[in-house]
Amino acid sequence: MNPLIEQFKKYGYLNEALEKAVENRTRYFFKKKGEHFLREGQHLSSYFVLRKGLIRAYFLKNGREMNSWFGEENQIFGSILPVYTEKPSFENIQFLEDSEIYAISVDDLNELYRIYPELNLIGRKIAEEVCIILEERIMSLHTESAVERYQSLIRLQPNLLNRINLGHIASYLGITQETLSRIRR
Amino acid sequence: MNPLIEQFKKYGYLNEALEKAVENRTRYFFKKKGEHFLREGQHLSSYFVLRKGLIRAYFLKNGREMNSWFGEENQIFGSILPVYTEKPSFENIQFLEDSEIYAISVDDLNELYRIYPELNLIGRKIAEEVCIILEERIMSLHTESAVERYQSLIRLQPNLLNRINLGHIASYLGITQETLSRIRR
DNA sequence: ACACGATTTTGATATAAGTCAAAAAATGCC
DNA sequence: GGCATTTTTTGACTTATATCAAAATCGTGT
Repeated sequence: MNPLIEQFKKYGYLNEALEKAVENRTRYFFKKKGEHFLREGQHLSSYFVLRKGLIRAYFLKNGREMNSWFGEENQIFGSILPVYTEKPSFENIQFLEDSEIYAISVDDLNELYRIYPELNLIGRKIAEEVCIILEERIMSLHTESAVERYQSLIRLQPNLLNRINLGHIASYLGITQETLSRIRR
Repeated sequence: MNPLIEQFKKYGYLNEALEKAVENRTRYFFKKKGEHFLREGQHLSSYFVLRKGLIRAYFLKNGREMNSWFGEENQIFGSILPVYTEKPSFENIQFLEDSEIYAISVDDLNELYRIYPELNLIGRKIAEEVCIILEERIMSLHTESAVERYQSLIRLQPNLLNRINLGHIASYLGITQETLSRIRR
């Protein structure tokens, strides 16, 4: 079954017509490790679900990559900036493993919101949930030391540590790889 | 005119019945400098607009107050956690000047979403806009040094600097007051 | 099992920011 | 206008993290 619809159903009811409409606009991609899904400046997709694989989002700061988040299977993701502002994303999204992904484009999503206003309930709840996740991240960056942020990560996404190399995790935590290596010891 | 309705109208259309319903559920408060609007553990209000005055949101970390944001006139605010999860907020909201505020409670808002589903369009857009603001804050905390964060603040909310003391701003930036004082020089 | 490249760790040193204490300046109040 | 309180600045020292360089370890393909 279409995993995007599955995710939507967690937030509210979809009638048959709406379900069909989402189905018709969903695109499936298979991507190899290292490939990009979204590059800075594009605004390809808005909501997507990873069926299999692992992704990271990063942006460039002084020519250096900084990871902003990691995504695992069956989470719903959005490139929020494109969804709302129609501006291109400043984020890049790259696959860290061979991945399967189901996505709906900004334009299609906006069309669905227009034709099926009841989808706004689901959209609202998703956006609110994203807010909470973002707030927690802000709290973490605002108040925690590098050591504490590492401990939070272990607590919240323990399996990431086995799938992602230290450099990526350090950049997510906002510290250098050397410092992270020392923290672990 | 009710400033909450004014704000809502920036995001979408409200028919007469809905407008009246919002009107009936809006509460007006006048609060003196130093008073609290929301204390950790409560979940009083969800959306509110400051008609006049200045507020700060803060939380406690190891017994120390950390400011998470400041709010000025005619911005719309939400205590997101209560809105979505019905869990109490971990934030405290305090007035830094004598203030006038218009608010709608979590329960009333949820009722409105149920009775007037078209309000979900507005709620979605507000939540999405909040997401963008939060993402920018994350970027700032993640990638910028104390000096850069201070410069960003000057650029984005220059008038705050005249209304709020250094200690509060330092805590917002995630640095000590002494460091901020040295940066300014 | 070996060799190659990628990843992680270690070491020495530099820099940014924190801490604590006190002085200086600004603000409010009678 | 002068006193008390709050806010801001300064100084000396400490701690956390960054930087650069090199060594050690791991993983994969042959």
